[in-house]
Amino acid sequence: MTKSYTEESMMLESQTSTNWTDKCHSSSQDERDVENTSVPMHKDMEDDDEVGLNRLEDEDDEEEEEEEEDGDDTKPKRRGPKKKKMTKARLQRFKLRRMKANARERSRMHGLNDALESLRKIVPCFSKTQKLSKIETLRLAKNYIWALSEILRSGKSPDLMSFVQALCKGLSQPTTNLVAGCLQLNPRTFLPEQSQEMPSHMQTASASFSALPYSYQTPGLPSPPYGTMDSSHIFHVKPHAYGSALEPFFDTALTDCTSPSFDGPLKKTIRLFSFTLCIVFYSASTLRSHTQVGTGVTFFRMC
DNA sequence: TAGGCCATCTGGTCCT
DNA sequence: AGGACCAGATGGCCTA
Repeated sequence: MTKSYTEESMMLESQTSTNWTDKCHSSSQDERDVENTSVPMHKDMEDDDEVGLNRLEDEDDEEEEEEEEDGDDTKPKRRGPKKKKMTKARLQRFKLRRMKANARERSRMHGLNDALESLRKIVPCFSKTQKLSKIETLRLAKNYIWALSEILRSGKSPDLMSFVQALCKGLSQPTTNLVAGCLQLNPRTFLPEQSQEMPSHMQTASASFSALPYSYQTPGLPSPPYGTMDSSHIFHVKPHAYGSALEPFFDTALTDCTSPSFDGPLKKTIRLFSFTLCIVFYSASTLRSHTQVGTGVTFFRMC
């Protein structure tokens, strides 16, 4: 059970005059954190309303077990380990621990974002001006991997239109427009839901992709229609299709990626990044080496 | 102005 | 014990 910021800040603000939200969102870096005296209520403190920061200021640094001296018979005696008073020294240690944890978390998230940025550069439709959101980047990457895998599996070069259709499955309208823009296409010409009068030649061309098991569910997600896609098919590619050099890699990687945890929404995404980058790079280079992929190569050059 | 996206802080859990 | 990872909460920024 976690305490919300609001709860904590309210508790704190009743004890101190500092504003917790200021500290929280003042692009707080470590130096500033050191100076700031406002910290959220720690577990050790949260139940003892009478132990406020003001009171703590007056305590010495000596650590001592809290005595159950309140003499309030109405309160049941607390079980478990005795709480320790939040002495100045303990408060300092707690602050330091939190600061270090925050710094690590920031660093971790920056690493995650760096990896995401790398992915943005690899997937089709890289734009410095209009950055894909995280979720759209992952979706596009997933579609991209699937499309490339399908090319490798079938050995045929797909029509550019159907390739882009595959790329844009489940993406939001703005992202679809972006992809279309990157390819200098009109999104109306390839969006399935908008192409009911699709010319027959396009229907034929897209058959190689659209006939594949590419199922969607839309479990009550808000608009834009973020459909979830069964990711398992992406990795149901036999390792030998990629050459023997990568077999050991795929033996493990594919197994991992088809595990249930991989189907989680955005959880554990960082663990997928290295694999995602690897397979995209490899698929792209393999396609280039096959040379006869027609519009596919054109597509890569454009991107 | 509402909604989407994001960065950050936080406490819990698991692992080494 | 400390670090990594995770998910919830929060507020800022931006855009339609």
